[in-house]
Amino acid sequence: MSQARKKEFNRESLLNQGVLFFMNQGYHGTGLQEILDAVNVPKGSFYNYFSSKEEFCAAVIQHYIEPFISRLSTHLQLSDSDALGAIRRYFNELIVELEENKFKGGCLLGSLMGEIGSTSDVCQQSLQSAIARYRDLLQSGLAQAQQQGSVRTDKTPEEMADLLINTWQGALLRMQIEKSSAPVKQCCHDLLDDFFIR
Amino acid sequence: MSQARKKEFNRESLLNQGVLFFMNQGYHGTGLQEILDAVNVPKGSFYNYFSSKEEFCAAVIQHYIEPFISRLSTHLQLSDSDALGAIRRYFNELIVELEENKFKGGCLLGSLMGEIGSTSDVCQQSLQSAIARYRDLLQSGLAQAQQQGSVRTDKTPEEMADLLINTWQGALLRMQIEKSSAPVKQCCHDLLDDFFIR
DNA sequence: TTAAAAAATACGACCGGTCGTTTTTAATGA
DNA sequence: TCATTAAAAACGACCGGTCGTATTTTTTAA
Repeated sequence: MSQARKKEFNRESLLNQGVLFFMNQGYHGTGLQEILDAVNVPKGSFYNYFSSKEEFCAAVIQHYIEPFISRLSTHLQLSDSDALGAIRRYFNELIVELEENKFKGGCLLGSLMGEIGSTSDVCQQSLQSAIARYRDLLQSGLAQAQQQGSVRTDKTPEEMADLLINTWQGALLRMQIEKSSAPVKQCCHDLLDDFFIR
Repeated sequence: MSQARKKEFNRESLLNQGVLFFMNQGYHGTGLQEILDAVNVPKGSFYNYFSSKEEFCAAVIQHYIEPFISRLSTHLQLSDSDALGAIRRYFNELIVELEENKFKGGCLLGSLMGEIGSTSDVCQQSLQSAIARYRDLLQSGLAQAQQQGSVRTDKTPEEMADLLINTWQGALLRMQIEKSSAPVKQCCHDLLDDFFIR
């Protein structure tokens, strides 16, 4: 493998492992060595790929949100005549996976917001942009659903997208300590089957 | 000051500082030394008061929730003919304080749930009980509001209390990284002025 | 097309400092 | 005097980050 390809590969591996460790143990609870051992990358090399643990975490955040955005995007495109249904199916899919993972971890964004959202400027900005991108997509889906007549129009799509994201985050926190998917299920039901409905 | 009184005083001081530090820097982000320096308690003494950092954190959690419970309780008793109004005023009071604190910190429970909710059994149980006590109180207030005709009766008080707590937690996280009280204000408006209303 | 020189990257031992905890010593009160 | 408790000192482990060196790649010149 060429050096450039190896660098790319190592970077990607580090980001993937970073997601797992930061999600399960938090930022300060995770040592670089743990991540490095897991992907067999020497410590010296790490600082050729990333300038610091903090910058690395900011990159991990962006790496984490990508699949969620593309998955929600796919759902919306797949059933573009029923945006609300797409959103429902997307979240139900997430719930199934959370149950498979036995409620470990929750959401990286939520955990990091609470832990370092106020102390690390770099990560704070990364969190801001990650959530903004996610929110914008959700918002466009809700606007679509409004046009299709399935969602109430006396609230802005932005307001509802924010409310859904915030409630979802809170429900994920509850899920972790209750070890039950009830909070996230209730979140989806209350909002998507009731509050948002026309 | 007698030895027993001093012990009590030191314990209390440690708990108060623990709340502040854990809230601002998280569990793993806070060293015992920081807390000890802030209250001028020698490190060796700490282990006379608490058996470990983990147990200390569990105690901090209980110490943290107490004022919130008593304040909400006071509001409910103060205006027992308007439970919904009491809940509204309670949360508005919290929002004012959050703005005064420039959105630093958010909620200790939310932050710790994300950081150590899945890794520390002791703290997980403390978080569980703290939230359960808070939820029960909120639930009784909502039930009262139902009887007074101000809140819809086709949802259980428990379901609404959970939803309010979860959304509030999520909104607090958002508030921290957006540096704005908009999320928490919207949370209260959406639920207390709309979704919960009969 | 080679060989040598230069630049860039990979690497792991090592840095000072801090972590949570334990052990040992000093002080206290009965 | 003698338990009991407070506090100081010490513990090994680990933290994020650096540094000099070894290796690889790229550039240069013949």
